[in-house]
Amino acid sequence: MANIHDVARVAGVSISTVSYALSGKRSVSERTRERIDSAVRELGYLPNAAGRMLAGARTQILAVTAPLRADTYAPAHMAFVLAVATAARRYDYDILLLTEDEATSGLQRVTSSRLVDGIIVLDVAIDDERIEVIRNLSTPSVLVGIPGEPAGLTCVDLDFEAAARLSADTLADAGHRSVGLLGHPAAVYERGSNFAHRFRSAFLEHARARGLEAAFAMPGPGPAGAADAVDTLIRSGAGATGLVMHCEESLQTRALARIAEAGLSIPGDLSVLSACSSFDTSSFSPPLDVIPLVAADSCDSAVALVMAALESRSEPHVELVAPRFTSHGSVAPPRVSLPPAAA
Amino acid sequence: MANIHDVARVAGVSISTVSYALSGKRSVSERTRERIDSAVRELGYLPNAAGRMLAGARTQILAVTAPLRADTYAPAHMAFVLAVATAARRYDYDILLLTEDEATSGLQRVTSSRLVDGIIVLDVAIDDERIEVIRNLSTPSVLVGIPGEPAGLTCVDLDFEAAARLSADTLADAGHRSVGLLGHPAAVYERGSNFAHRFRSAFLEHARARGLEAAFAMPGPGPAGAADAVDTLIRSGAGATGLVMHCEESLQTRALARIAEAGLSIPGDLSVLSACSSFDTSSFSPPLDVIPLVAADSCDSAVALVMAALESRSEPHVELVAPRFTSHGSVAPPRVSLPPAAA
DNA sequence: TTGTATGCGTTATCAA
DNA sequence: TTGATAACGCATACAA
Repeated sequence: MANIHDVARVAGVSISTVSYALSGKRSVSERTRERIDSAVRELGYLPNAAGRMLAGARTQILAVTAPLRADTYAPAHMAFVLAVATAARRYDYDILLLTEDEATSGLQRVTSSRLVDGIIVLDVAIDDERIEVIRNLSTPSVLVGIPGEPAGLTCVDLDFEAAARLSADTLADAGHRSVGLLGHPAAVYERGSNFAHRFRSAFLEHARARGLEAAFAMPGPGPAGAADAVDTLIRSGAGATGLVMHCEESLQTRALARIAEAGLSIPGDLSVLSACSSFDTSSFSPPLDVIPLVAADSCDSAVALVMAALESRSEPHVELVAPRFTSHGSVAPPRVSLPPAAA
Repeated sequence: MANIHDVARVAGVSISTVSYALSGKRSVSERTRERIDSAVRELGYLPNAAGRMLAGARTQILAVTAPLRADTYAPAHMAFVLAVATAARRYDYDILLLTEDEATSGLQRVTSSRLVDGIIVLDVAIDDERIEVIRNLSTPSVLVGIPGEPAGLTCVDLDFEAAARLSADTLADAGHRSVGLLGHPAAVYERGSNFAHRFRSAFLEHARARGLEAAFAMPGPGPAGAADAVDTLIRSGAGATGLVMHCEESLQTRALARIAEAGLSIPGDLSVLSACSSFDTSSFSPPLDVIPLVAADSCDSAVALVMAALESRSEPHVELVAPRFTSHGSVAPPRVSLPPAAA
């Protein structure tokens, strides 16, 4: 494998000139640069990674820690990892994937050995064991997701509260007076990735602030869980004419099946909106309006923040990604526009 | 961050003694070793990765290339990546994850820059574009999966043909005379990861060699595809009393739903076996007997082969992982044991 | 059993 | 505009 000496020899210059020509950190005459470029091509030269790390004090590698929990939705999980990898490549960075059983020790290891320049922490839980480690590290780190106590950390996440408000607004603006939220299974709220809480509170609060009747239900365990929850919501209070689903794909699919089974048409009898979904709701039947959770949005931002931290010291903060609404025709005005409850 | 000089100073020895004490490549007196160990602990010393790579000519990093195709089953995909990572850690290796849009160029890059010592190629397709690159690389590589032309390559995979035979044998041994194979959607056979072909041919051939009537059906597109295929198999010929499913989880789930819908009990009316499945069939209803596709089996083997290639030159070859059958009670003798077709 | 010294391939400082 | 050279941190051949 050719090294910088070979290139220098072929181009008839010194190795420092080659280095500078390639890094662009010093001006090099046109003629010299051309000779170097052609030598590089001729030899198929690519700088040796180890040499570069050692001298440059940059490894061009980012660690990604992404635990695969029992209830992790694999497609989304993978999408986030890949989104980080793709974003990292734009800065000429590669990613080193840490496994769950090495969550904390792996972080210690790759940072102490200076294998990585920065860390992206995916799928952050409220009481995540990785957080304390991260806090005590001098290696720039960014969390995708917000832990219980984000002080001193840099975090990126979808603005779940804004998404919740946007959901409520979308239904309210369409004329609905009673809406339901189909949430995650109870376990999610208990073990707690805090996004579930944030969404629920903001949704109920904002819906009520807009004068809507708002109900919440969690799918119980078992195959009928989602169906039962849907029934509850549709029959609760004034009977929801708008439904927001903030849960996994399989649950949303089951909910839709229940709705069809009940003979309700979408959006004729019921308007449905899928919130913070990391899957493709446009291929559902019917296609669902959605406020998507775009892996690339959060991950691009996370990687950019690590890069910023690498160049200067950027202050720890929480960066929220604005939600976007995409219509596929599953939200419409309610068939019968009821007068306000008690007015 | 402490370096080897710091450790040497604190322990009162030379850096080479520290290096040898840690690598174990030279004997070190008990007393000296203890002093070094305590200095290491005191300073929290971990060898600098770049320094080690440069001097040792080993990066302790493996590249993993795992394209996420449109029809990739994400949970299995992720399971394989993690299995490689876990296996690699046992050899003190980390993994660098290459993205699909960098499939070939990424391989060139990480090998030319000597960033990785070896490569694990996951989800190999028959006409995989990565294969030609791999062939021209001097970096040890192992494919998990078998391409159309494996000559000159080292590959690891489940022995799909043995799995197919084991499937047929299991049903034949239970007394079934007519069996059906629910395969993958047609697209899989066309685009061709060749495992699907291998399984189908071996299954049909072996079943017939054992005197069974054997039918094959592919699920068509759309939600009813799997159900229709199941119907076809159950009604074909003598009517299959044993069903082998070699397809994705969602298709198997739908097939089971269809079977229940038809009022058939498992294994009373129909014996069912899930073949080469990377998901948990014990939580299906009913739990399904399975010949699992264990990511760890293939990946452990793949990593071990890369390590072997790193130490000596091991010859390219195909290594087949033996299939294993796990019973969950979904295969039983047929209710009515028909006499052999024409005997 | 231990120490000295060289080289790995690059970046960056200091000279020219 | 370019060149010589000193780090960077470690592994290992060679000495003792």
